Amino acid sequence: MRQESKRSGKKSGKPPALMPWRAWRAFAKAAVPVELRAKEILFHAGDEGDGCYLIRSGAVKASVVSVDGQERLLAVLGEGALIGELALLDDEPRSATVTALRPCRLLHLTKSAFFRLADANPLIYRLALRLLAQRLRDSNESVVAQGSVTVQGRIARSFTALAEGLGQVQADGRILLTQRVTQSDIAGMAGVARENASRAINDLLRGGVLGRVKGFYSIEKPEKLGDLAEV
Amino acid sequence: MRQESKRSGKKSGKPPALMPWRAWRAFAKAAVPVELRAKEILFHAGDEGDGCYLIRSGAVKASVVSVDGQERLLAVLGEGALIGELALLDDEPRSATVTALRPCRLLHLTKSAFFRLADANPLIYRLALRLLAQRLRDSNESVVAQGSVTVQGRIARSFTALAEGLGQVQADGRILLTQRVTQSDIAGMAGVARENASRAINDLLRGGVLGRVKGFYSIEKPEKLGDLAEV
DNA sequence: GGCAAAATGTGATATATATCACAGTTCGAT
DNA sequence: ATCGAACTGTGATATATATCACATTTTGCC
Repeated sequence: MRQESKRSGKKSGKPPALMPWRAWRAFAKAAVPVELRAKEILFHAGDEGDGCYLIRSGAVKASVVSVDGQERLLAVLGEGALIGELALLDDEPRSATVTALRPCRLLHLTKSAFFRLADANPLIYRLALRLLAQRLRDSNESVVAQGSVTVQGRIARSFTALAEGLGQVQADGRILLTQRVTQSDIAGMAGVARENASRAINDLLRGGVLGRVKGFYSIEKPEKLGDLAEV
Repeated sequence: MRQESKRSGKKSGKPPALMPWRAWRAFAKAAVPVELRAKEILFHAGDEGDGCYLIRSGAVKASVVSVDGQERLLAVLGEGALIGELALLDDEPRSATVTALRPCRLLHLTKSAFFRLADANPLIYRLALRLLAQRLRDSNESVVAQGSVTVQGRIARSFTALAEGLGQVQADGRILLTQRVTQSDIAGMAGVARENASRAINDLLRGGVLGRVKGFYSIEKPEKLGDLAEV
């Protein structure tokens, strides 16, 4: 339940990054459209789930709540992202709750449809393996970051994750987040108290690393942000 | 670079859990044996890597060091575990350093051998996807745990991870770790200071959740330990 | 356009954990 | 079997972050 590719950013076309055109066409054909209103829940953690979803438009968040009631955001995902793909591959229940942040159009691919597709075209297996491998790498890095990086760094890391899910690269190289995100969301991603997220974000704004345009965050200095997030 | 299956524990046979006999035989045939002396390094993080390794005997640790020089242990793995499988699937460099904790016998499967195998028998693809999916679930859980659980809980979680890599279930239900592990290692897994790991471990020993036999840790109350590690 | 509800900023504490400083213990190599 | 090195236990402090308690601003909605 994470970003679907490093350094994507482009938001226009139909096929998600990493997916070649032919595979995409097969996918689109086998999948069925689903619509979501803002704040609607696609599925809950613990539900049994069949298949995965591809976001055609809109944005969602994936979250879990811990025993003490804290909401922890795993990711915020936009167009082109794939969600719920773990349930494709094993029979465990959904590991996170997915909620629409604004109206969404999705494509739903059932498990059986996926395997029909993949068996017919083993390239699909390779793509899927690659995708999972990438996510696993990101996830491992997150684990390390979590333990060895300060609040400021974890906030920075959250912004880079947001950028991968929602970012739109501007002509001048800045990255604009195409969805409103609250401090609580960011705090939930970084695993810090909302108040401290507020302080850290303001430091970044003051330092010119982040900016705001019309209530949306923008990343003014992506490399600087990356350095801060470095493990 | 993590445990290869929930609730395994059995250590005798040859095929790693989840891998059916036929697949295993093909694997063994295509792979080449490698030996490692204690403390020898199999590969470093950042190396370019070809293929994966299966542990036939011995134990290894997978670790990364963060920018500030802290060593972070991702896992300690024993017989039957698969390591380095991420490099099978993409062309990124090794994400962790793997070091032998004692003399090891491994099997090495190159990338090309893997794909030859898998293309001939798509079942292998499904197995690999399942394995990765499981690791991704574990990893996601780790991320959440890291942020929302106290030192004691993270230590407990480290012991359950150790048990999956090294545990041997006794007749009476206790789990014995088949490898000496230092407090520094455990602290490195939990991402806490060694001194505090010491205190937490002693609390667990005093509480009877853990025990020691001849310098090896044993898990006396696996369910209790699980509760403490719960997110 | 106005108003309740949500989100934000910021100081003053409280607390968990890291860090420092050692002394005691165990281990492994000669 | 001995001795040095690595590992361990435990207090005393330092520090980062959470928590509490608000005033202030923004947002979304009837």
